Amino acid sequence: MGKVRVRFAPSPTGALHIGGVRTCLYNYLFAKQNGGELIFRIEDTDSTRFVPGAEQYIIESLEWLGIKFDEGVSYGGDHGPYRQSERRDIYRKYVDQLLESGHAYIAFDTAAELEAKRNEIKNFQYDATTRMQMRNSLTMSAAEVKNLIDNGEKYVVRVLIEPNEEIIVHDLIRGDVHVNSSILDDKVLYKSADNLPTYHLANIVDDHLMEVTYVIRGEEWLPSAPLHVLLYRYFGWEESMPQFAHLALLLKPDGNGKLSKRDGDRLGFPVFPLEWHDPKTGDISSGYRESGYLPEAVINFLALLGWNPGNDQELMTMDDLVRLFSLERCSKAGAKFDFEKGKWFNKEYLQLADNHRIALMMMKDIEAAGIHADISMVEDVVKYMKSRVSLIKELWPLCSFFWIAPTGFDEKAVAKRWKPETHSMMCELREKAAAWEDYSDIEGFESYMKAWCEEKGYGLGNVMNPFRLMLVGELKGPAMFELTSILGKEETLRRIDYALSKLN
RNA sequence: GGCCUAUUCGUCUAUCGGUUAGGACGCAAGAUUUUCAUUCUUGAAAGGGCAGUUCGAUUCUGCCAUAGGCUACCA
Repeated sequence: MGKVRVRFAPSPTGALHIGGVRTCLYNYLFAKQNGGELIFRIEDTDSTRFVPGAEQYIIESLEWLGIKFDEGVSYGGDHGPYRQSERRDIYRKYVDQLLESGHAYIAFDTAAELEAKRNEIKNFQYDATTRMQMRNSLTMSAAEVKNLIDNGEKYVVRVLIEPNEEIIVHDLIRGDVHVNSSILDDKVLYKSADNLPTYHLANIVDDHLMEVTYVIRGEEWLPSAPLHVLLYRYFGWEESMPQFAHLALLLKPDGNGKLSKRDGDRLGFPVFPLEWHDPKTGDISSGYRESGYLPEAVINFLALLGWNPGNDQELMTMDDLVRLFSLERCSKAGAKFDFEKGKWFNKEYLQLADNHRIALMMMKDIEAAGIHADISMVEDVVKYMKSRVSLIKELWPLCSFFWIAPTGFDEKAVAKRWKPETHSMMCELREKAAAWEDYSDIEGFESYMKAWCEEKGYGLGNVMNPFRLMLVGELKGPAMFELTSILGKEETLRRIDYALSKLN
């Protein structure tokens, strides 16, 4: 057995769906684990569905997530070109091979004629039972066919499925799937209208030419896998046919059906890795990156949606996943997309992440609010506040008070914590605070203040809560002296003075 | 309608014939805490239904139900 070669082959019809990301991830993990290669191929044989920017979007998304290709579009390699629209000449040759060997034929039926047939015969299928009633090279003379083609008549090439053959698809996840060829139809392999093959033909030819050894793709392809097996057979490539693995689909969190772009908008979570601006509709769909997710969290979360290492381990790096992944442990049933769990993963990774990195990301939100912040201070804020959030974008609304001094005070908190004797206590506290120099000494300042409370017989709750209220405006924020260490002496005293002038 | 695939707590899942059916998310309660969060403890929560194989089925087989996919000159 040669080198393991797998491929991820999306169509550039829009943003890369999170389910597609997972398929790509599994391909990547499988390739890396086996010292193999991952190919990036663009399947753009349907020119009518092409969306500009989609290809670049897919590349950028996967780069953000840390999935690297060994060859393909924008990566290069010896098996190119990797865009199917650039492989026209290659396919034509194989279409002719099938035509010559009698495994395919030319059909002239128009869309209208086909439609009429479908109305006429219930469950009409273009196959052994019907093809002799149609306008094709099986029912017409060679001269007639040639004449039609010469006159520029549009035609398609259909595969000629031999009925009553037992086809077995060996699936690495599901075991053997048996299908009788009679239920298959004579699929269109090639259309003269644009001189392009359809998915089925292009897929088989490319996988063969690119020496793909494993096809790991979504379950939606399982029904056409028998056709693909047949095509390998008709081409005489059965010996080198890749092994198949069909992944269970990602389902909607609620209700029925597979996860779609709409669900994200409807339920309020991203289904795309990056924010996507649809060039046709102008719609903007949110992305994981812009929503404040860490790529490693998305990867970990996605990896576990339909696969598990066989034990209770849940937090895994890409390296762990490469080591642990196995197709045999992929689940056969579709997984509902659990957004809450995704958030939990992100929270976990946020705690593990380098504070400087998070600070850099948070800085964007701070600047968007028109604040000029010092990165080292942002880093400190992140250090003390990140345990309270799941998403990076939640940080700024929670922490804005570090940069924006309170101008009002939460009424409920005041009612509860600001008692008649509080004002004089806080005046005393102000003096103590003014007398202390090193605000960066968190423990020192804290024990100094606690000693004062004890000496005076003041309850900690009666001092700390009003203190916090003066500095923050409400009862939130990090530990009291972490807060003062970030604010610094000058700002702390300034806020106290302002509060004392407003509250009494 | 036809074909294919699947079916364990609300969700993601473990179990490869014998377990008090385990873990995680979420939820609830409690402890800790100067706020919030963290952390810790505890709790509620599952084998779709009916047959069969077997000493014994969540696990194997069949049927039914349900769910998902496919059924295009889309991928």
